[in-house]
Amino acid sequence: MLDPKLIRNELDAVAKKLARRNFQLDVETLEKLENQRKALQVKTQELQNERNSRSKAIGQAKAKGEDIQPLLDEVTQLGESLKQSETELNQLHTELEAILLGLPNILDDEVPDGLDEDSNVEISRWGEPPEFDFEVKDHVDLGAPNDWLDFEAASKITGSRFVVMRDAMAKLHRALIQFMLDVHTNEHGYTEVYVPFMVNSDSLLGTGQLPKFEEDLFKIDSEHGYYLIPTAEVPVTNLARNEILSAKQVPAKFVCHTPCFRSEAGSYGKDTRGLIRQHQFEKVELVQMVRAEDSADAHEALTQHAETILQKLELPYRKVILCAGDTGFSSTKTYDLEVWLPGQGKYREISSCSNFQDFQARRMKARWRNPDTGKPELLHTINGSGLAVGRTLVAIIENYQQADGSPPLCSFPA
RNA sequence: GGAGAGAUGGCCGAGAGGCUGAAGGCGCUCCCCUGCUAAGGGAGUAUGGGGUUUAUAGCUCCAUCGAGGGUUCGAAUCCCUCUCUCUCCGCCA
Repeated sequence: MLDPKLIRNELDAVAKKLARRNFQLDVETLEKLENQRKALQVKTQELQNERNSRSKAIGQAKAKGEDIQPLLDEVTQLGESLKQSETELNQLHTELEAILLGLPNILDDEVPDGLDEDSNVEISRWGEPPEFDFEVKDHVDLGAPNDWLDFEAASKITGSRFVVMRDAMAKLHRALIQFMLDVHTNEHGYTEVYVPFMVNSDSLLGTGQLPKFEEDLFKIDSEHGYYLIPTAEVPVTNLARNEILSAKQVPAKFVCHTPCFRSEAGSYGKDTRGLIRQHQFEKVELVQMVRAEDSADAHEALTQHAETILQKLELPYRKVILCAGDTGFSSTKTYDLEVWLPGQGKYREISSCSNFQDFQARRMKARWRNPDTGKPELLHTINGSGLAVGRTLVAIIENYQQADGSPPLCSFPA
């Protein structure tokens, strides 16, 4: 959520910045509602003030044994107009809140212009795509022998966009998770957490998946109305929801392995083959909660931590900065790490590292207490995949494939 | 699944329609005293929002005692719904 004060005081500037995302802010409506809110809130609070002081007077008169009936008669009108005023104010607040929750974050100035991924800008490359002197296979073909990767079984059990892994493939998959967790906890100073894989709607509101992107989520059809998590970002970041962290708890750095569940609504026909786009996949997620002044550096560092995994696995990748149109709703600035996939002959996203600044923190009231002022301040949140495990698996078996068509399942140093 | 008990500030814990944003204690901060330490004395110590202000400070108002409704001139306190926690029984990994 954007700072309501910023919206009040610099509405046109905000509108101009949001326009970079191709988002059209309804300045007129917002201005009108805001003016109404202000007038109504002042009026309501005046009425509340009057009610409070009169009620107090009644209490004091009663305590002295005086006749309170005349005082009671005076306030009969008050209740009605106060109630009406409060109801109207509540409606206005709800309306304004709905608009505010639907506004995307303001982009960092460094984010390049552009409508879609074609305008993303490459920042760096690491490693060289391998040369093969035989015909390259993709991971689906490489995983077919011994039913290592069995998409048919999964579609029988559940449906499309699921997989069954067997034997060495399942082990390699598990080993990758372990490897990533170990690197981030041992070398990068993250604390491992284990969290629920289902969350309530407040949590999704906090990180920004709700209210706008409900169709991307799996909702559990039960009395609780829980959702399956689309990323560990949701439960982990929400650890700080409605909290005021002490100065020594900041920066908070968490690494968390979870399955992720995405409906992939709207991506029909996209990446239908293989592991690239599944309804269920494993991810090791990095989350940091830091002081405002530290978030830019922390974002760079976190991205580096994700890159370390690719480098240790010796997988060629490139780093891009997402353009305005491709940057996610809650993010001010996002780096994508794209790994080379020989099966596709191109770089594909394997990690997305974003700085949300105070956007999520404001939604979820995640704060820390600054000892210099003694006052709570909003945290800045940063997260990124470190890495998407399924896609890492794809990258390994494709980049390290052998001439005889076998994946390198025996050579991984797990 | 059945039966009970509970939810109050950083923590413990009073409060049972009015003078309670909330006693008391602990903790924490600052000051005083004591040559260190221990002990003692004093003051302060929730969060969010509005108005005023160029903005801060300040001043002032409003809201918040698990959440949401209701009763009342007035609700932490009474009523309803929900959530969560704990205890016992059953079941289960």
